[in-house]
Amino acid sequence: MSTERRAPLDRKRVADTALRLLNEVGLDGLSLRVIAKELDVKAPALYWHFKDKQALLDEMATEMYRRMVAGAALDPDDTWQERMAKTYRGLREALLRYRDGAKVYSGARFTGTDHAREMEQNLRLFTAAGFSLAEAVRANQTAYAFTIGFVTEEQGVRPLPDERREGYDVAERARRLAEFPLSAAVGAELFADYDRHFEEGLELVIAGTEARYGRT
Amino acid sequence: MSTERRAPLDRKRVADTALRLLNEVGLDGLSLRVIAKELDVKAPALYWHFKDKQALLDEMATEMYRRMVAGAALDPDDTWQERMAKTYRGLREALLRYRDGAKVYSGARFTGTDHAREMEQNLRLFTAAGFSLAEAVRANQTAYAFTIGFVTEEQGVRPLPDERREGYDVAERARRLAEFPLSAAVGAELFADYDRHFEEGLELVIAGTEARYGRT
DNA sequence: CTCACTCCTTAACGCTGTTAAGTTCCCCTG
DNA sequence: CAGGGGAACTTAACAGCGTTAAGGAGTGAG
Repeated sequence: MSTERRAPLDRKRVADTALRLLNEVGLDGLSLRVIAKELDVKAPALYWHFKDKQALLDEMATEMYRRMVAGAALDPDDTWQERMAKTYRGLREALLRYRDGAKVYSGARFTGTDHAREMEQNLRLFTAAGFSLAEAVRANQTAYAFTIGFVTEEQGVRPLPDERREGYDVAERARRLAEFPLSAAVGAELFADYDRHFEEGLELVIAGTEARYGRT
Repeated sequence: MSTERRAPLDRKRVADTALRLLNEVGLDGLSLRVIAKELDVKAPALYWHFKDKQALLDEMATEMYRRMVAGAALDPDDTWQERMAKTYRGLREALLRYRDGAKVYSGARFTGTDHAREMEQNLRLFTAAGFSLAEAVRANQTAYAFTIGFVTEEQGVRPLPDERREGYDVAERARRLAEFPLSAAVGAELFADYDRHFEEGLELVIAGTEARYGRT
């Protein structure tokens, strides 16, 4: 009989453990009981630290964000194009680190205001480059929505970078769409090489921002 | 005692009813028992028509798509820019018709191949305008991801066009972010006037497509 | 010594998607 | 006209879910 008493939990440890489990069991499998068991605790104990499950998911999303910014310091000499590419490339990578990362992230709200630090620096860089505040927001909101939408789709097909969900056989798809030759032909273009396709989409947004707002 | 026998269900009637209920109870509230009750049937009866709940959600998404294309006939004389704007504007409107529409739609796969008809026509228009097939896919995939991401965010704040979820008070947000003046100032720009902001984002994507792929 | 507070457990509630087994009704065949 | 058979459902049940209420153990302060 061990008399060791487990150190009390805190929000961070719960969120860390939940994020680790997320990759094993996915969002559907991530129940409070599973998380609690991993923490050697019963499920209702989590309610001491979070008012409900969504609050825990919010903390998980916030932690994802923290890890994202910790992994990539901002270069103040970036052009706005470089900054934009790095920001949303980094966001995609952050989301891809976790199974159902995009769903968790996009369904959550940040706890605290830490995230505003990065936002502030980005807005400063954009306004310094000649953008109005509204333009800066518009361009970034567009790139953000693109990224979230892209990774949501991507993780629907490929839950983790080295896995692939069944039911997306390109050859079988082409057979089903035989009467629509162009649609059949684009299967490979739609369901493979996500890295390159994300980059190209992001370039479209950046190029559009240059074109519409006339900043180079 | 009425001897009237209810006409047997079919997939379409179930999906129609489920879509109607979706607006009342939201995705979280949309249980098989609620749907079954509305159809004057017990929950397990639905398993005669769908192998599981996801199959029903797939049918709902497919029906959303059918209603979208039924509501807007394609003009073969569209420029590619017009077609793109109409397509994704229409997609957004289709998603906004249902509470959690973006979540339902983006989490589902179409049943059947009807959707390929529209895709085929779009690809034809784009290739006729000088795009390679890969370019056409890239531009549309980008606009699609943007739309899905945008509406997902939008419906997080505004479940239906005439409602607004609590916790998004712009003034209170500005107070919390007082130490980040630019971030505080963009609240209105982020959480209001979604129609205009969507249009501007879509324009960025279209302008980017023009710029990168050199088709006007 | 005791009160108060933190942190957790035990027990339970109503709900969920889903399965298995049984029932009712209608149509087709002999 | 009997009866087989399948279509379309019901009833009952199961394991699991998020969540709440009540209570108990441990710790530090007065």
